[in-house]
Amino acid sequence: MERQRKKSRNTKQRAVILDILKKGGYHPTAEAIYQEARKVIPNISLGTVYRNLNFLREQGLAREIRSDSDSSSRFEGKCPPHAHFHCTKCNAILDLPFPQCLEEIPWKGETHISSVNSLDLHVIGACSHCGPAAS
Amino acid sequence: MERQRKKSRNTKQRAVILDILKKGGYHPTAEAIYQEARKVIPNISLGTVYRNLNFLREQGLAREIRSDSDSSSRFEGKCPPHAHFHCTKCNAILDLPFPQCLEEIPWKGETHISSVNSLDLHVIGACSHCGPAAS
DNA sequence: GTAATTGCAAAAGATTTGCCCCATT
DNA sequence: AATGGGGCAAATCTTTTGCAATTAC
Repeated sequence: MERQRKKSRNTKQRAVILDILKKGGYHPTAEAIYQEARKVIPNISLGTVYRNLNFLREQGLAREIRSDSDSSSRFEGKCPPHAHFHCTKCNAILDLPFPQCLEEIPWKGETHISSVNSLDLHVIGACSHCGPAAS
Repeated sequence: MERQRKKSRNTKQRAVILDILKKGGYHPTAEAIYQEARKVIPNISLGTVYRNLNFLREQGLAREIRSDSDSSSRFEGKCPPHAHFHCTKCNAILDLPFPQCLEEIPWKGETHISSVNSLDLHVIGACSHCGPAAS
């Protein structure tokens, strides 16, 4: 409710990055966003991409996703809650519906928890494209 | 089922690191493990800590935990499935029971998933020590 | 004795930051 | 004009790696 608390400007760079993030089902790394943005603003810098991603994250307009298998963060635009599937073979990340059963789980039973902001569910496995089993 | 597939030696370093990981409810970073290990083996090197953590992870004796909010990985010893609570204020990580409802969720409905290896559930919020709300 | 493992230090990869200039407001 | 934001490059942080020496087996 206090989004946009600090003065900000509508720069072309920020708009382009936000645009890229809005493409659904897409989970680009900062580097990928940089490459994509360069198609529109050829001399945009990687530092600007990172600064904007951080800014947008703080404003609640972007989300950072870290998987156990990937060394760099991935990002996605603001969107309704969902889980993420990670393919351990091709490293793809797919959106999954968020299981309703989690919506109501009473963490209240946990005396060490004061409040819950969000849930983060990652499903690790192999995607249908990479096929099953065999390490 | 093919754990311990390669020859390995029982070095003091490895034993100490494994010992540290065995302390339950503790989710140290590599650096923290390094500091802790130094109390026992003062000249152990950080590289060795990382090498052993990777080795133990491959053997299934350690697990790496990456949260969307923390820049460095945390580690824990082998233990039954559970979720993790992250306090956004003090950065603490606590173990939570794993919701049973997730055990049976049919991801089969998802045509893009071939097989599921594991689930990773992170609950983000404030711990009782840090108290509720107010950013 | 042999090869896995270590310590050390350099390297690599990802992200952040300082500085000065430019552009939005 | 004021100042937030950008470009560039250097700096920082985390993790990995090459190598010679060491040690478990």
